[in-house]
Amino acid sequence: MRIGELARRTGVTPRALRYYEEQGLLTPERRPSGYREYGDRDVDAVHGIRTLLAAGLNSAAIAEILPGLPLPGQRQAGPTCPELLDGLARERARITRQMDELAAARAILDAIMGAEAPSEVIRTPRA
Amino acid sequence: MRIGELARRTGVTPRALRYYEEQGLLTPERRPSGYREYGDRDVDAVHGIRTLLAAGLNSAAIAEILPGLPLPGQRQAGPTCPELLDGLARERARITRQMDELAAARAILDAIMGAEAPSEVIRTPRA
DNA sequence: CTTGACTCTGCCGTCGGCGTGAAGGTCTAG
DNA sequence: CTAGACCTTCACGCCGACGGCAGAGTCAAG
Repeated sequence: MRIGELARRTGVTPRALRYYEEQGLLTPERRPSGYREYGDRDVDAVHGIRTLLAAGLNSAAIAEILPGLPLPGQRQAGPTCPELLDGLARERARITRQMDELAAARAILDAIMGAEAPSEVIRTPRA
Repeated sequence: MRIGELARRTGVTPRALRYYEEQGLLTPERRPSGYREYGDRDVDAVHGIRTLLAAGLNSAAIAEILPGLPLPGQRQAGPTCPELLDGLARERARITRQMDELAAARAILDAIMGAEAPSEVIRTPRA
């Protein structure tokens, strides 16, 4: 498919898709005309990229770890890289820390809401 | 205390502290010389600000909700503002969503690590 | 008085993930 | 053939939370 369709199927703008390619996250084929040609697997890849970006990973980190993504079987040209595992572990730790920070921030908000709410039942009790 | 001491006691640079003031998050007194004079409560305030910033709230949002922070009693000049609760709820929802996204991203990393790790015991099992 | 540490107010720089044109090729329906 | 939708490559703009520097004032110690 071409970039427009991939954009529609992923909810990501063409500009962002070109940016991902520039960062080495996607490597679509090219038609003789120069048009990019994407495969169906790229839909999943883009979703993965978006999830990882939303988690605060930068494109360099994603580029490093994303080659292991497809996950159909474990048949991957990957050399089961040693330093790759390092990067994965680091990012995982970052995410866990970030979750803790979010929990702390939410606790602050809850404390304020609890003090601020006119002694009603607490809204959105726990989620 | 002056800005340098507050900086040391909070681990935040003087530049950042001035920025927080510029954004209305801190309102230190001024000596006749123009020097900022902070109170002990500002130490806690800065920690709160840092936590909220780390959770992705921008300074405008923090400025909106932070007046309810001190929490010594509930004696607060606050009018138990109605729209304040709205902002609080919105930010809380944002945080919860963000935690979900982080969990999803971590799951991706775990999947890759699980496939990539040479069938050893999984590192950092659950945290 | 002088030195050195500290502080003040500007104001420009940075970084990442794009948005937003501009200027020009491609492709397909009628 | 032509219009219109789609695509290409530059290349500048943006935003938020500061970093960093310049030029100048403040203040306690010796």
